[in-house]
This record gives sequence, structure tokens and C-alpha cells, in this order.
Amino acid sequence: MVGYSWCEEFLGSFVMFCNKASESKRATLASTILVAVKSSSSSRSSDPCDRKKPIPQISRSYSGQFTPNTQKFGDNNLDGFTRPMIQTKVMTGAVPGTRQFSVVESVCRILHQLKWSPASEEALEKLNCALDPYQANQILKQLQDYRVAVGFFYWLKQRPGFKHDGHTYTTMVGILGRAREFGAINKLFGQMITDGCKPNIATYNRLIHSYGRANYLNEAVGVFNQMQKVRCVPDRVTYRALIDIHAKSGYLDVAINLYQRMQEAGLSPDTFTYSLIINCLGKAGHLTAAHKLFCEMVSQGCVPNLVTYNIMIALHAKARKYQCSLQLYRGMQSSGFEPDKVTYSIIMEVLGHCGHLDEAEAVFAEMKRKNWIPDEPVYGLLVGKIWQR
DNA sequence: GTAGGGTTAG
Repeated sequence: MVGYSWCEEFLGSFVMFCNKASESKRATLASTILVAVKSSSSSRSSDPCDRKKPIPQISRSYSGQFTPNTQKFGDNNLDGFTRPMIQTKVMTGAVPGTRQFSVVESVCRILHQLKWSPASEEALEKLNCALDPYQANQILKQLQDYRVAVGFFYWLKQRPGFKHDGHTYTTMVGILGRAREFGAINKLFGQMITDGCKPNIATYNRLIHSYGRANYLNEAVGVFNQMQKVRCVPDRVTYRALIDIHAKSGYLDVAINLYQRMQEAGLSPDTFTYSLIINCLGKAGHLTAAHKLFCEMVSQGCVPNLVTYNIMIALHAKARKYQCSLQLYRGMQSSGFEPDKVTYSIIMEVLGHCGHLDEAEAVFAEMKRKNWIPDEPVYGLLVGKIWQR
């Protein structure tokens, strides 16, 4: 039985939450509550945990269709190219009473203030200093805006006496990958080779990660195959990226197969990879195997982290092994891990299913005491629980 | 001397 005081407190927090929320958030929240109310009033067994998601179809062929971005570097709206000259004071050297800026700092300040523009190009020319690829890479790494990075990279490329190396090319591949500029990546990759810089494992991993994050699974696998053709041996990062993107796309069998290949290659999994595969096995319905792998991980001296525990708790909760979830929850705490919002959310649901609403109340209070702000789904869940009383 | 990655819930 849920105490009245808890309901009152919860509703108080709920009203406060609603007052703080924006109109759109309130609308979303209203629909969340409606769903919770509808589901609890229509059937008592229709809690979120009971709702079965369709099993991912794991044998289908890849559907990623890659259309290269044909945008050219010269006309991709590089900031300021079409604007009048910006008259901004740029600090590029010694100022009385202050320390001398390094070349890297000076260039970064120019690019930060002027982005890529005729003004920044002029300021860079005025600096009149020779940059080496190491410094160029230090600068590139600090550029958040890919358009600035592209402008600076190609400005460097045409500078007499300057030559990009594998590091600067790889950094640039990463920057373009984050921006999902695949047409530009292809162009750059070709230039890297004609420039005599051999792509290495870091370059290939960046490509795989970029394609994977954009859901271009075929292209990511293509890079994986290509790198092996040129005898670049995949490492942990390669396998981890491929396992992750396949698991996320529902190709659980491919992910598990990659894990086996990784082991065959003599690469031992780390906490991150174990977590990915444990989740994969559990989602594919192999909970015993997932649990076994969790035990193996511990026995191998690989320490589970909070996410590993959250995965294990959630997998057992989904399989309705609520006591196992609670046992893992306690084990996690005795191992010194503080639950986070994800843990609390799962555990409240588990306790709700077990009928321990007083304990769910205590967890809710603890969650708030530890400054975790309950979000819409958590409120939706609790509204559903109250409605069921 | 530099370069690569990120997992979990509803």
C-alpha cells in the first residue's frame, strides 16, 4: 500500500515539474501520462516491462544506402567567404605586460574569433610563421567547426614548404566524420594516398566509426574489409566499433560473430566490449550466456562498471527475473557503485512488479535526495503505479 | 612528441 504522504509529495514534485516544463514538454508529459493511465486501466499486466518489443530481425541484408555527398570544398559555405572583410582586432603576438602567445595559441585565437574567412586568412598570412605538421595537428584538434578545419587544412596544404602528414590527415578524417561529410572524406582519403601518406589503423577506425554512427553499415564493413586487404590489422577499437554499430542496428548475430572473430584474433575484451556483448546476448534471448559472460568478465579481472551493472539488472528485469535484478542491484552497491538515474528507473519498475511499492517509494525518495531529477517516463511510470492501487 | 572509441531503461 502506498502511503498518502508519498502520493502527496510525488504529486507536489510532479506539479513543480510541470510548472518548470516548457509547453512542448508538458504536452509530451501529458501524452506519457495518458499512455500510462490507459495501459494501467485497460490491463493490470500491461506495465512497461510486459510490453514486448518485436525481436530484431537479425538475418536481413544490410539496408544502408550510401549516397556520396558531392559537395565541393570550395562552395560549401565556408563561413565568411562571401561576406565583407571583418574588422576585428586579433591578438597574434606579444602584448605589453602579457606573455607571448605560442604560434599554436595565436592561430587558434584567430580561427576562433574569425572562423574561416578572408580576414582569418589575412591574419594567418600576417603571422608569417612556419607551422610544422605537429603544430598543425594541435590546431586542427581544437577546431570544433568542420568548415573552419577544412579551410585551415587546405590553406596549409597550399602553403609553400608545408606538407600534411598521416596525423593531420587522420585528424581531418575524424573532423569530417563527425560532421558526416562523406563526400569530403572520400576526396580527402584519395588525397592522403596521392600525397604519400599511408592510412593506418587510426585512420581506418575513424572511418568505420564515422560510417557506423551515420548508420552506413555497409560502408563501415567495406572499410573493415578494405583495411584487411591492405594488411592493416584490426584492433580492439575496430572490433568494438563494429560490434557496437551492428548491435545498435539489431544485427545481434553479426555482433556476436564479430566478438568471436575478435577473440580469434587474440584480442581480449575490455569492460566496454564485455558490456556490449553481454547486452547483445541478453537481447538475443541468451540470458544464461550473458550471465556467464558477466561472471567470466569478473574472473578475468575485468571490473564491471555502472553501465555493465545497469545492463545486467535491466536484462534480468526484462526476463522477469526480478529477484536476480534486485540481487545484482545490491551486489552493485556493495561493490561501491552509486546507482544512477538509469539504475533507479529500472529498480523502481522491478519493485513495482514485485508489489513492493513502499520500497519503490523509498527508492524514489533516495533518487531525489541524490539530486537525480525524475524525468517524464519516470513520472509516467509512477502515475501508472498510483492508478493501479 | 601527436592520430582512433563508447556501452545501459522506459
